[in-house]
Amino acid sequence: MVESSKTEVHPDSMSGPRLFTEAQATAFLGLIRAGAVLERALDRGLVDEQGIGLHEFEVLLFLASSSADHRMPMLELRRRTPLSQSRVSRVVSGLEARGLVRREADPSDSRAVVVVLTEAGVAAFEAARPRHRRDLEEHFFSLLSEAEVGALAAITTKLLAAE
Amino acid sequence: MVESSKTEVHPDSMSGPRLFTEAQATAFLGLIRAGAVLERALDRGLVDEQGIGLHEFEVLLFLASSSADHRMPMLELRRRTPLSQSRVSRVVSGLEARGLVRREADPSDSRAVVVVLTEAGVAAFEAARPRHRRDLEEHFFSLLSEAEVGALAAITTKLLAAE
DNA sequence: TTGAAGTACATGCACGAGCATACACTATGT
DNA sequence: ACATAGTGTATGCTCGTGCATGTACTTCAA
Repeated sequence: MVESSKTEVHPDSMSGPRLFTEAQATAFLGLIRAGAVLERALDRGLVDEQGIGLHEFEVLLFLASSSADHRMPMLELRRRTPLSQSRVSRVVSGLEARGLVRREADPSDSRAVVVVLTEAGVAAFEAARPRHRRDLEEHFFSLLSEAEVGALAAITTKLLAAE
Repeated sequence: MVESSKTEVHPDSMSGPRLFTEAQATAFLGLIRAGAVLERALDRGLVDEQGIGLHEFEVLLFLASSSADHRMPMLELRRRTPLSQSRVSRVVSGLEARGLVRREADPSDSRAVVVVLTEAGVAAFEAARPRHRRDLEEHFFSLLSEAEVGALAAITTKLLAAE
């Protein structure tokens, strides 16, 4: 979208009270679109570099960076991730099918599953990381000043805290 | 995500050069997640209020606000929207099936289609608009100051301009 | 102990979305 | 004029996702 009218959005259809200003519309539309564009760029980069999707990469990242033994309960993966329960389950299944991860039983609770990063998983993660970093730099950090990055962090934190 | 480590993200897995700072990670993760959360909130609101998805609503919005005769070529809908060509086609098909819109042939180019808002379409749009406005207020504008909205508009404009 | 409620995870189902393609038409070069 | 390339739309296919549900297990109350 990103309208180009003077001060108001879709002025022709105004029949009730004022709608949003152009800056307001640019802000919320921009948030949605810029987020989607960035996510897509990162995902595509990983997929055609390593055949690993962004969600899968994030799971590998959490496992690799959590504890020294590279393991984490499913439940915690779900909490630290924006993924739904069914999605975590399926992402883990996909990673497991490729041998990058394995499921283990939690001895203290037979319902729970802990996900463990395998050697191959570590390798895949390390192999994918430079590309992820590069894409992030290209599609995000190189486009913004430090102050802008800080402002964005503050703004999105506020928005997400309200959920 | 939104890590809670001191200054760096996933410090345990550091084997190469430094990764991003926490503020940096918060910014790009926040952008992706806040955008997705907002989009989802707006979509859900419209769906369970009027049975109209956000994409459909946006198409109605463009048609209602473009020209006085409430019509627009498909091609232009595609350009003004973040939707892919096939998605525009299918969204229009969906709206058409519900009588909110109809397709007309472009006399100057028989390949092209112009989409026209029907009476029912205007009504549906007007009926959905208050809810959209309310959700936007609740999930976005009420959470941010004017300065923040402006900053976000500037930042996302920069990011999207680079695509 | 036993039954009811709650929790962790997996999965069937339906749907939305992208990609590739098909089709119809238009523009262009010879 | 004709063949070739290009453009505007529609649609088949496949896949990712959410929702609802199923299953196994745990917790809690009586």
